[in-house]
Amino acid sequence: MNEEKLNEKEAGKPPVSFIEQIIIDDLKAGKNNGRIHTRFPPEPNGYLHIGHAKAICLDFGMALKYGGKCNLRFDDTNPVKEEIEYIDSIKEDIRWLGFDWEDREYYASDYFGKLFDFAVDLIKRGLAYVDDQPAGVISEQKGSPTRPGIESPYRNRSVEENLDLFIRMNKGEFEEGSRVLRAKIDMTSPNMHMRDPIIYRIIKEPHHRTGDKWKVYPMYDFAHGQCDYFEGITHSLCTLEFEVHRPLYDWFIDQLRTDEYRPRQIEFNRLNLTYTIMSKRRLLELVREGRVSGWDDPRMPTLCGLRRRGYTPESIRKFIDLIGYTKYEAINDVTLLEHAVRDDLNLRAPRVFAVLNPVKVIITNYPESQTENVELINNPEDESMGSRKVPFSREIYIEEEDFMEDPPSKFFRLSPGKEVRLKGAYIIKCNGLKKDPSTGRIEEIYCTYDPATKSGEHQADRKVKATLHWVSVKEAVDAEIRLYDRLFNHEDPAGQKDRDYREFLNPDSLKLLRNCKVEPSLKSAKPLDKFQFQRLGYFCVDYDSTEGHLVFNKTVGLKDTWAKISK
RNA sequence: UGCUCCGUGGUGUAACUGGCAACACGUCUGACUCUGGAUCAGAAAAGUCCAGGUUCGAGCCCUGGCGGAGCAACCA
Repeated sequence: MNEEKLNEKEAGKPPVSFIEQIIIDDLKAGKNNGRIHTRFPPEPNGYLHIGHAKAICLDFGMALKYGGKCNLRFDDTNPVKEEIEYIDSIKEDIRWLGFDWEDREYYASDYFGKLFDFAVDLIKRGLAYVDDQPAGVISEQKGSPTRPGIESPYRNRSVEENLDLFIRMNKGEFEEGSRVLRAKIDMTSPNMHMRDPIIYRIIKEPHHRTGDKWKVYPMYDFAHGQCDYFEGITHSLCTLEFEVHRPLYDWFIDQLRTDEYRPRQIEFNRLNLTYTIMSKRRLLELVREGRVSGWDDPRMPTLCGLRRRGYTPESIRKFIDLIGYTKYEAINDVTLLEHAVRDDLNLRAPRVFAVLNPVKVIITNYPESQTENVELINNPEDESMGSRKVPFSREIYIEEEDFMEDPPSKFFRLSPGKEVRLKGAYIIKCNGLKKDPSTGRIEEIYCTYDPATKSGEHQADRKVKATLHWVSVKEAVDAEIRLYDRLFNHEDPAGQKDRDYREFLNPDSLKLLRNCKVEPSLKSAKPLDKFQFQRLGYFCVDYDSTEGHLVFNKTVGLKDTWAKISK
């Protein structure tokens, strides 16, 4: 072990991914004049999800860390699938995540002219031809992974004829699907993508940016690498499924480049999460079929959904940092994502009292008309967050779950004859209850309090087994609270043969609680404000919330040891 | 039955040009606690897909297997 390694270990330097290692090596070798330039290339046909966040963190993160730049480039080569409405949401989500492309907002459609010229150039060099065959025939001639393809009868047309045809394709003289432009490479290549790939097709639908200027549009493979080249991208990072496209990417770059510079495509593993689907197509189905309330439903793995759920950008970045970038197609445990939010919110979320399923407690020896304001620490993890006053009185709500008439031995909350501490207030003892005779449901719990045990005072340090949160009845504010659970009840809902992922939709993924009581300080809480409801979990104010009608979303529960014991 | 990529605790990652398999999450103890949270201390858990080979020494190099994924859209 050499000294450098020792030093690194002692400094606790986090390991770098194989991609970061390549960047470091390239920098060291002075490649591309020491430039680092990446790009994030979303297709504007859906909302960004946490899988995209993994790519964004890499693309922008590497540029940031190594003094480079990262472009935002919308991959808008297919006017029939793409819509302008997605562009704004994509930009908003990237900014929210904490990244900035400055003035470098580009569109593949910005390069349609250059791409067209390049196609013309390939035709002139005998490296591209117009094929008049229908899709089915072209596909048939392409062969299969185990069977080589055969050449198209149009493969050896003259340059003049190809040129004439291609230009007329773009003028709209031919029907969609009647002709395509193909690169002339190798129909017998073991790599399917090299078997004379289609590079231009006729589409007569207007494009959201270029209108009806073009009647032919480049395919992904003919646009992506060249756009990288035009923008001076050095490291073009994408997911593993593009691995087999790389020879084609390089082939086009070889036809295009004029000096040493060339962008390099590197592939990494995409993000898979347990109990989650990540395909844009399926997420769109959930939205269209009304199985969720929209792209930003808090159960969705979209960035806007996670945001509404109460996730912070920091927690998402932390999570992505944790899972790393490799070439192994991994399935990440959602609990790691949940851990990342808890970890982040623990430090920043103010603690408050909220009772989800209220049951009334009457403190029989507490003066009827009295209310006192007890002081509570806002966040034990961060003294600078200060404290607040919360009203306490004779009648309070506690959590239904915090009382058991017949408790097992491990249960140390309130039960007849037992004492608990009301956090920030007094120790109380239960000595009676009232039940609804017809349902058996507990309506009221009667307790006495010990005035000498007020928090912070001399004799207050008597030990009791449990501390409960509570809300004073008189001052309680009503709230609606939406409890979320995973959207699917199968670890891999999309990966089951012969089973549709919708079969695994969790019927209990949303539970609405309309009779919740929260402390009065929450009255003016604004959408996206985050709190820890003491002993329950982290909650975030929903967009639907108003001052007269508070609505909270459960982000994630606290670790719950009792839940394990009671199983 | 072609090409490409990948196989390290339960999960995700680490181990520089071979040198005591490490970290995080999770799990289990215990301490502390006015959150059954947080924190702290500790434990269990892989011998690196298999079989050979090279080597003083292999997760890493070589050979051969096995297993998984991707690739046959006028999608990206």
